[in-house]
Amino acid sequence: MRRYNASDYPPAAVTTDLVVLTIRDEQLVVLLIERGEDPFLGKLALPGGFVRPHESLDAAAERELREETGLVLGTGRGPSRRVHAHLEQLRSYGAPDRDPRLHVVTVAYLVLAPHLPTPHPGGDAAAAAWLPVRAARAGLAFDHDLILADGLERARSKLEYTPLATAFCPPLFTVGQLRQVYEIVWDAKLDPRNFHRKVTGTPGFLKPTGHSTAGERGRPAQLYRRGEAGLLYPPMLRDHVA
Amino acid sequence: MRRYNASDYPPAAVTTDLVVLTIRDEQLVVLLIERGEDPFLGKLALPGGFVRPHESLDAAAERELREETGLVLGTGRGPSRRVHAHLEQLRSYGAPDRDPRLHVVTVAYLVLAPHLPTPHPGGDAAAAAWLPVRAARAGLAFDHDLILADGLERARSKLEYTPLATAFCPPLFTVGQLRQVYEIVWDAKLDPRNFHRKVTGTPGFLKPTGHSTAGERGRPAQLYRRGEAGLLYPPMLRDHVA
DNA sequence: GCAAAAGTGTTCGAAATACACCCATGC
DNA sequence: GCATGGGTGTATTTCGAACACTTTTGC
Repeated sequence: MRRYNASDYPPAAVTTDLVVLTIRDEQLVVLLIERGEDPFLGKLALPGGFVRPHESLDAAAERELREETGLVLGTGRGPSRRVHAHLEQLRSYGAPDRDPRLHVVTVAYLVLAPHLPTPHPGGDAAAAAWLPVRAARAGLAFDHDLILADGLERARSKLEYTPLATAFCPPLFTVGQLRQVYEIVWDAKLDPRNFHRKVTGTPGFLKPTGHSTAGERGRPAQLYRRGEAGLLYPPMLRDHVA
Repeated sequence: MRRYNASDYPPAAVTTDLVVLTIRDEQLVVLLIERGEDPFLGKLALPGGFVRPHESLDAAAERELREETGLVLGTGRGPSRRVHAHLEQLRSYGAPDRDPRLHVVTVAYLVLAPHLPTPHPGGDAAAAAWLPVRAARAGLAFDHDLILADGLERARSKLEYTPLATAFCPPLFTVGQLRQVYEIVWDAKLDPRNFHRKVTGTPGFLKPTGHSTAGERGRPAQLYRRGEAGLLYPPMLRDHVA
C-alpha cells in the first residue's frame, strides 16, 4: 500500500458473492444460479461477480443481485421487483486456488428478505432459482459450500441477539409469524406462549400498530412493526449443545 | 468472475491491515506504525500491505505482521520473536475513496496476543509502537479509525461468548489475571468472587493444571490453561446499556 | 498481627421454563 | 359446538448480583 507503481498491483481480482436467504413454503431457501460458463459450467453457485473500478463493495453486491436476478434492494418507489431486505457483509475468501483460473478474492454478503418473487436470471446466470438450504449444502461451485455454511451460521446466530428475524417478515407481522421464522431458521420448536411473552417484553424489538389480522383461522393476532432496537437484551436463546 | 480476459480485471488492489491488540501496563494497546511514505506521510496507521499473487489472505496478514514489526505468529520453535497469538479476519473495507490514489480493497485482521515485545519497524514503516487504544481512537491514516473501532468492538463482544480472553494471557494463568483482561478490555470492574465462580463453572473454559503461583502477594492462586470449548455457555455478560 | 489476594456460602431477586387456562375467531 | 391459533397467569427452578466470611500467603 505504500508504493503505487502499476507493476505493484497484484494480479488478484475482487468479486462479491451473495448468500440470499428467504423463507418459502415454510422452508429456508437460498438463491442459486446455474453457471453458464466455465469453470463449473452447469453447476450451481451463489450469485456474484466482479467489483467494478471505483465501486464500493456494498454497491457491487446490490448490483450483482439486480443483474443476475432482477431483484432491487431498497425502500423507495420505482421499477417493480424492488424489495425490502437486509444486506450485510459476511466475510472475505481468498484462498489462492479457490478459482482455478486466477487468484480471486471474494467478499461475501448475506441478504435476508421476506418472501421474494421468482428471480429473473440474467448476466452470466443460465438459470436462477430458490433451493432449500438442506438440499444445497454440498456440490456448489468454487468454495461456495463453505460460504453458504458461514452465511447460515451467521444468520442463525444473529437471530439470537438482534431483531434480524424481522428481515424475513413483511413490514407488518404477527408474533406467530415471527416465531415461525425462528423455528424454521433454527430448525427447532419454540413454546408459543413463552415466545410471545419474551418478544413482546424485549424493549425495542416490536412496535405495536394497533391493528390486527382478520379472516384467518383462530383468534385474530396483533400486528407489529419492527422496533428501534439494534441489539436484543435480553437475547433470544436457542439451545446450545455441548 | 465468468470471463477471464486481462481487460476484465478491475484495477483494484487487495491489501490486508492488522488490528493487533495486547495488554501492557494494565492498558489495552494497539500496534501502530508511522507511515514513511505518501499519502499520509508521518501519520499513524495500522500495519498492513499488499496481498501477493497466489497468497492467501491469512498468509498475507501474517507476513505483513512479520515484515513491519518482526513478530512471528505460531507455536513452533524457531527464530526468536515467535509469539502465540489469535488471528482472525475482521471484515473488508472497499470504499472507492478510502485510498486517495487508487481503489484499494483491504481485508482487515484482528490479532490478540499476550504481552508482546517492542516491535522492530521494517518495510514501509518508519516506526512501530504500542499505543493505548484510548489515545489512538482518532487521527489515523486512511479509514483506519473505523477499522480500529470495528476491531475493538469485535474483541469486546467476543470476550462474552468465546474463551478469547485467554489469548491475552500467557499459557498458564490465574483466574485473577483472566479477570484483569476482562476488566481492561471492557473498561469495567467485575466482582472477583462471582467472576471466579463463573469462569470455573463454565464447561471447557479453563483446564486446571494442579499447580499454583508462589512468591506473590496474597494467597497463592491456582494456575489454569485454556480449555477446549470454542463457545462459552453460559456466556460472560457485560452490562448492556440501553 | 496486618494487608492483600484467593476462594466459599448464602441470600435475594430477575428471568427462563413448563404448563393450566382463557379468548376470539372460522367453520 | 369444535378446532385453531392468540394470549395471560402462575408455580418452579435456574442463574446472576451482592456481599459476609474464611483461607493462605508476604511482610
